[in-house]
Formats: sequence, structure tokens, C-alpha cells
Amino acid sequence: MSKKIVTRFAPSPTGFLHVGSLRTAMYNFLFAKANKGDFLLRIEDTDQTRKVKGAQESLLKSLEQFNLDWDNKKIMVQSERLKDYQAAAEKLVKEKKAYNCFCSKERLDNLRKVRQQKGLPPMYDGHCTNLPDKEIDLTKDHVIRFKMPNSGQTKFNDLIRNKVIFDNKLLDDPVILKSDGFPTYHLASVVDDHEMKVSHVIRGEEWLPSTPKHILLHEALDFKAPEFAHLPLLLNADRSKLSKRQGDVAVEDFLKQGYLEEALLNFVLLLGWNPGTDQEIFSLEEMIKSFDLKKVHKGGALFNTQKLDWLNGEYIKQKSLPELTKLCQPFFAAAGIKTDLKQLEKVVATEQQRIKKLSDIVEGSEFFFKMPSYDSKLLIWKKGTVKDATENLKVLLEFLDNLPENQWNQQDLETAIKKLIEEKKIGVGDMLWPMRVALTGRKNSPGPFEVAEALGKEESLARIKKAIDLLS
RNA sequence: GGGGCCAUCGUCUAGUGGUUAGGACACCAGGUUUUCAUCCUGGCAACCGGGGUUCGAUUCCCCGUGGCCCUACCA
Repeated sequence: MSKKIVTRFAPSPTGFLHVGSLRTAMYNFLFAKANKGDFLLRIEDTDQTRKVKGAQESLLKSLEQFNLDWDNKKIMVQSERLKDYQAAAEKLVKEKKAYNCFCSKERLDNLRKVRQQKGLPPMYDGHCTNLPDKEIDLTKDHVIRFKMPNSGQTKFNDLIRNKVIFDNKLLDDPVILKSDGFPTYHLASVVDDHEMKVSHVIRGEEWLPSTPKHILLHEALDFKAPEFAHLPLLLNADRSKLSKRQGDVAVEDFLKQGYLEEALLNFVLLLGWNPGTDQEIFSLEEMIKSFDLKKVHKGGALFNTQKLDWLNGEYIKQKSLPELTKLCQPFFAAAGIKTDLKQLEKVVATEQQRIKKLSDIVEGSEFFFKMPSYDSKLLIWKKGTVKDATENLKVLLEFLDNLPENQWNQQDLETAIKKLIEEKKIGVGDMLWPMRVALTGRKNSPGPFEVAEALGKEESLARIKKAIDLLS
């Protein structure tokens, strides 16, 4: 039996969950679950300056919302493990695999500038590599740098990209321990991945260039390096790495707009992966069943919400009415519309097939709560034969007035009114168009029968009366 | 500048040493419908370029071009 599969998601608590991170977390989750392994969580809060209050809680909440449940009860938090990183760094120094560096920020900035002007790679020049012992004063500000080999190559087999090769002499000596005693990503992630027995590191492509450093670090620490898989990036419309300011990137933003978790997850799943079949809609269980890391793409994918809108519409159509109503309620509330759930359900029913996002529900159904003013000309059907809808509306009004209350539902209304139309030899549209406009005040809206039901008899009759007044 | 990664319709993608290069979204047209939406039918639309290898390359190799990422005491 081969080793247990362990993956991890390791976000930095610097803000809300990013859609790209959502995909990374999901792929890690799916790969682990597809292989009966563990999906672990770690918080990478080693940069004190970028840490945002509440971000960790928000990240966890988002993952829970998407049902990406992690397996360890206790989440590893890097800021609580400083001693381990320091010990690892000191061990490397003792073994001469790393060294103390006292170079000031000014010196480094200048070094970079000079080297760049000369057209050289802006690497560290090794100034502190072989400092004599007497010049080492550990009470002074310093960092620890990991010494990279200056010859040979580091190769590894990326699970998505296959063989990747780097020349060691082109690798910079990375800082692994900062002057504030915190580790950098490189050290912390290596120490932790080993500690957590991570078997597969699945992360964004931006980490590909530093992977040789991580492999060398594992080796220097006598750790066995995990497998690596570097995911393609999510891109803005201009093909740059997906970022804020070109639109929403936080998962929360999308949820606020009325995208459903299932739809967002499904959408992001398909950005860089597909099962090789025509299936496009997946439950989480189906995702786990079909997921295969080998089928992940190499090229980046544009984050284009056109297809997300479609997917979201599909998921909305699949919802049960009570469930959808509950989901829509906050959007109504935000618009100042407070009605009981039963009434709301009728309204939502008229819009379920029509909306792409939950937020569309408000704009689509405003007329239920407040009759908009409209031009009387709108009551005349352009394709119709009747120049004046007044007569038809009067017939309708009288008919509806006499319709028993218990027949006031979409089905019975439709049957009854269509029968009436036939008896009176009125054109279907000549009757239904003005009826619908009378009820909604809109050029486009749900059908007249469903609207009438949702509105109720009293309000429907009142609106038809008003339409007749408007015409005379 | 250096290094790495990548390259099929507008977008997400399938796929192959010989295919009418397939699907989905978007778009367009038609049908259904009182309107819009839904639904059904149809249509438009792609293998970055140049060299090889080969009887034959979209597919394999090389070069180029383009895009992206990295090049921090950020992750």
C-alpha cells in the first residue's frame, strides 16, 4: 500500500477568500478525497505587516460555506510555531547550509539597482556568505539566508507540467528567517509540510520558480520532498493574473451579488479542469468521483463570468421554491421589501426561470410591491388587431370579479380566461397583453396568470380598473 | 535584463500522426409563447508563425513570436 495522500490549503490571512484560492483549495480537497486522503488547513501568517484582523475567521467561514471540510480539528497556525522555524534555521546555520546576513536594506536596494543597470540578474552577491566569526554579532539586526549551490541543476517532476529544470547558479540565496524572528514562506512551508506529512503540494503556478528552493530546503533539512503540482493561473480579461480593481475577486463579492455557492464552485472547477466528458454540472460528490489531477490544464484561464451566469441560472432553476425563496429573502430585505415568506414564495415562483442571479429577483419583481406608473399606450398590443383595449379589459374585469375566490390560482385562471377569450372571440394577445401590462406596468414581465395569482384577487382587480381609467 | 511556464472558436475546453477538429457559454436566426425569459431546432466561429521528421502534421522535434509568472526581510 502506498503512502497516504495528504494535501493542504495554506492561505494567508490578508483578506477575503479569493476565487483563485477557492479553486486551489477545491483542487486540494478533491484530490485528497478522490484518493481517500486528508485535506489539511494551515494559516500562513508570517508577515505581521500584512496580517488582517478577522481574515482568518472569514477564510474559514468561506471554506465551510463551500463544504470544503478539512480533516484536522486543530488548524496549524504558523505564528504559533516560531520556535520550530528558528530551530530549523539555526540547524542549517550550524551545518553551514545557511548563514547570517547583516546587509542593510539600503545596501540590498543599491545592489539590486546596480546589478540591474549592468544587465545582471538582481541577485544577492553573497557578501555575508563567509563572514569571519568575529564579525558576527547576533545582537545586531540580521536575517538568515539559505545557501544555494552554485553549480548543477535542480529537476523535479511536476504532476501537471512534467519535468521542470532549473540551473542552481541562477537561484538566489533566499532569506528564510527574517530579522523579526519570523520565517519567510520558503522555510515555514517546508518545515510545516514535513510536519503535516503533506504528500502533495498543489498550489498556484506563481510558486513554480521557487520550487527548486523548496526542494533543496527539504533536502538540507533531511526531509523527503513532497510531490508538486502547479496549477494554472486565473486571469483578468487582459490576461494578467486575476486581481482586484479589474473586478470582483473575493468569493464574498460573488455571493453578495447573488451567485450560489454550488454555481461558483462548479464554475471555478471547470476553469482549468474537465473530466473529458460532456458533463458540466457537478455536485460535490460527483466532483470527487471524477477529479483527476492529470486532467488539469497547463494554460491559464480567463475568469469570464458569462458562463458563471449561465451556471448560476441552472442552479437557480434546480432549487425548490421554498429554498430559493429563503435565499432571495435577504435581497428583498436589502431593498426594503418585507413580506411574509408565503407571499414571497409566490413572487419568487414567477421569477425562478427568469433570473440569473439572486439579486435579479428584486428588480424583476418590484412591480408586485409597488405598481409602477406607465404609459397607457403600453396597454395596446402592437401586433394586435384592437386599437383600444378598454373593451377587452372591461370584459375581463367583470369576468374576474365574478370568479370564485377558490379559483384564483394560475391554473384555474388560465383555463377560465382562455375559455372566456374563445367564447367572446377575442384575440388571445388582444386580451392577455393588456391584462399583463395592467397587472405589471411593464413591457416585459412574467405571464399574466402567475402574476395575478401572486397579486391576489383584490389587487389584480384594482390594477385592471386603474388601467381602464388610464385608457379613458 | 535573467529564469521558468504556457499556446485549439470571442470565452471555458475535448481530441487525434490521416477527424466534416467535438461540446458548453456568449452571439445570430427560426419555432413555441400575450411580452421577456425558459424550452426546442439550426447557424456563425479555432488548431500563433516558420522550419524540420513523416506518404501525411493541429498532434512529435527545433526555432521564432506572443502571453503570463517569478526575479522582496509578501505570500
